[in-house]
Amino acid sequence: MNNTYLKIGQLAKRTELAVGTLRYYSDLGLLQPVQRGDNGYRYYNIDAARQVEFIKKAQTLGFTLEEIKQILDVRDRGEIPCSLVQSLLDQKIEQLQIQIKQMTLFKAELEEYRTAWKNPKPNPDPQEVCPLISSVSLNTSPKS
Amino acid sequence: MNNTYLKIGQLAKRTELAVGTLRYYSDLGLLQPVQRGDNGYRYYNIDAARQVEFIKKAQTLGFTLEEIKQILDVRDRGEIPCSLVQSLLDQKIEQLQIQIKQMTLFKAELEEYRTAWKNPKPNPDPQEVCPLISSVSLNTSPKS
DNA sequence: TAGGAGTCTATAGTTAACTATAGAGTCGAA
DNA sequence: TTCGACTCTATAGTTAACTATAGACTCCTA
Repeated sequence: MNNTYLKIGQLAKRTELAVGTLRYYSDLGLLQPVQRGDNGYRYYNIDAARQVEFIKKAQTLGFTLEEIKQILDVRDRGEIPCSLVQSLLDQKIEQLQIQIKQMTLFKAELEEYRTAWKNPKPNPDPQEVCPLISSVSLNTSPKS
Repeated sequence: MNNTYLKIGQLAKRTELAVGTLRYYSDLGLLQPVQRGDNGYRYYNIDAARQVEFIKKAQTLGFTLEEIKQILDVRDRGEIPCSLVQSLLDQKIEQLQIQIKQMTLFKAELEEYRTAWKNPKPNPDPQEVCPLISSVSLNTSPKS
């Protein structure tokens, strides 16, 4: 192959990603090699480095690889993905909003326990593993 | 076995956990069956239901199974685990604090992009996948 | 032409807390 | 005694985004 194409290791150096990561992206369809040589090698053109930067930036915005693939697929169908990107961004912001609220509530709850536990009550049942935890009521769920 | 012991299915009903989950906890050492019968069955005494409640409550507080095991191990060494629990709780609160702060910052950043993208600039390079994302600068990391 | 570096595929491991499955053995009541 | 329900172990699958490994092939330069 002539020097207008990059082998995966060269692309890795340019993009500062591991070779394995680039292969992974290629397998996911996020990054198509221009062609495979007779030896099976992936050859990328220089624009691939741009696309990798795009992927990195989208990750920076909190997009998953799955979402990035959606965006690229829209592009590959000849459409302009900006409005998709905007609506994904709106969703991200909303999700963050909700998560922040929940974490804040949960933190307040833990702080209540901490305060209550600062002045320990006489242990009502010495059989308990830890009377502090035993005093907790269920279903305040940190998982949500 | 006599009726003072619970088979795993009975314990599952009492605690409203799946049998598989109880087996999983037992394998992790969070929950020791009193004994194994000749048939290999796990037999638990009634206190096991209590211990399961303890595990649930600790999970409610955001403790991992690993941390819960620490607490139980301290207990099994004859120590009173309350101060361990308190320091773990302090750590949880601090972690939440940090996470909330980071998520808040990140959300603000996304909102800036949203605002900026409301008034799109003329596309400087029509080759771009999406000029919005291309305008993003790297290393603002949502992962941390 | 030898050998180190690069590349390939396919597979498994990482994290946490489970769930699901297969295949085998056991229990208990009618 | 039969048979449905229960239990056992061991293994794989779930999620996301990779990393690591083995074993084989290829490239390039001294």
